[in-house]
Amino acid sequence: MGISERKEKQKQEIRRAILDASMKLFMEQGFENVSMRKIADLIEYSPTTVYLYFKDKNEILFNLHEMGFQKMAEYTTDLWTIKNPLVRLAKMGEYYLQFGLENPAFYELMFILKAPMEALEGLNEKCEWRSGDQTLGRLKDTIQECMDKNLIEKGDVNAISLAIWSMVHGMVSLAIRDRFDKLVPRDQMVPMMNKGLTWLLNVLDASGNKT
Amino acid sequence: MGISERKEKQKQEIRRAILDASMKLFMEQGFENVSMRKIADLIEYSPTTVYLYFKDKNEILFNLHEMGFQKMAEYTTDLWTIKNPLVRLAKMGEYYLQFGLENPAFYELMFILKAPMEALEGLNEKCEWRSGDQTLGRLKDTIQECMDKNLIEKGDVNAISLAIWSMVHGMVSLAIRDRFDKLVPRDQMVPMMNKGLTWLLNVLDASGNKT
DNA sequence: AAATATACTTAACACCGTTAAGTTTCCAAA
DNA sequence: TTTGGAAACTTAACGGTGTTAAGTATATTT
Repeated sequence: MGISERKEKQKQEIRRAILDASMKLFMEQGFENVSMRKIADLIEYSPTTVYLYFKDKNEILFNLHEMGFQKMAEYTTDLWTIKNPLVRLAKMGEYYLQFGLENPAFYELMFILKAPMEALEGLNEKCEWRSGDQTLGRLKDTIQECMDKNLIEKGDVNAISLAIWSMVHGMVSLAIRDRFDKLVPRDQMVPMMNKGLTWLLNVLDASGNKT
Repeated sequence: MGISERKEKQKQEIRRAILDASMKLFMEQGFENVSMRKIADLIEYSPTTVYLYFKDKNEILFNLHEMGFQKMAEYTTDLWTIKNPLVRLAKMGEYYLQFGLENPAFYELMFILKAPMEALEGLNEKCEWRSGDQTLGRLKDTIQECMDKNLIEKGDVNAISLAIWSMVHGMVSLAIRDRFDKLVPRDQMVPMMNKGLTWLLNVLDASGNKT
């Protein structure tokens, strides 16, 4: 069955080409610039051909969204070398902010746009959001570790993780959706966000050595 | 000059009619359903007529966004009868979450969509976001009052306000953009958000009577 | 060689925001 | 009262969007 194997491989190649083209358009001018017709133009097929490889545009955006998580992982590789979970927690927040502000287009796909989540509905039967689950999981684990080592006060790990994630997400999303522009001077924005983050970690710190 | 006065009045009436129609479409199926053509259909004018009363669609969305802030104000009228600023702060958060979850379409206009902010660029020369400024201002004042009365630890009011706002905004926006659906059981979502909020206020509380 | 399955395209549907040019309506001055 | 011009409004179009039904080649199997 070498022939059907080769065919399968070719199919995957075109899938790849579609995603590459989408990514190129996406990186150049953000996701608003990703249209089925432009993708088709770039790979030199007709627009309808794209639909033979992907159900709809949402499915393509979902794949880009996944690549966003890969890119985020690049930011956090050295995180697991940090032994002190409270220090790690601080670094996690810092990296999250950094990734979001440096890759606003990816960030929107991952945490703001509805489209990728809509693709999820039809994609997996189980309908689980693996990327999100993993990311939140790592935060939970770190917070749990902080509690186990009495570095922060004990409490509902799920609720606290959600709250902390919400805070950094809130900062990034308000920033990239232009809600801070008119309220905070441009050059003070990032420092102020970091200040807010360290403030939270400070009130959290149960060790007593607050600065 | 009674005649030109009447003309001006009529002009305002059509402006009003356009906004009413937009609002109707918006309330029925969210902002995705608000299109220049549908607005025109509803007021029984041609699509281009709308452009004689509003520069573009962003300007209409900006006006709806302002109405959103009015609606939010309805949620918070009894806030200023609360004397204890820490209690008021808690209620503020609670109301914010409630408003956001009960009026997702408005919330998106106010704090997520870029369009209204783009209208702002061309609208005011000073380019200030009054609604946002006021809202954040009230939060700042309450936090300042908490600090003045030694209810919470002193710190940078601006950074702390931004952080707290970011947290509740993060919660609402993650929720209405379907990022919690796959991570938290639907019926536990709101309780968990409130739990996160009270947790924050608890670690903040400097009075020692933590529950 | 004929039938069938695969890959791909053409043409269209139903939308969208926006603009240029043309038409009608109305008011004021001659 | 007629006429000129401004104001109000419309038609038609441009260039885009996601998506689907139907048609055409190409390649594979019978």
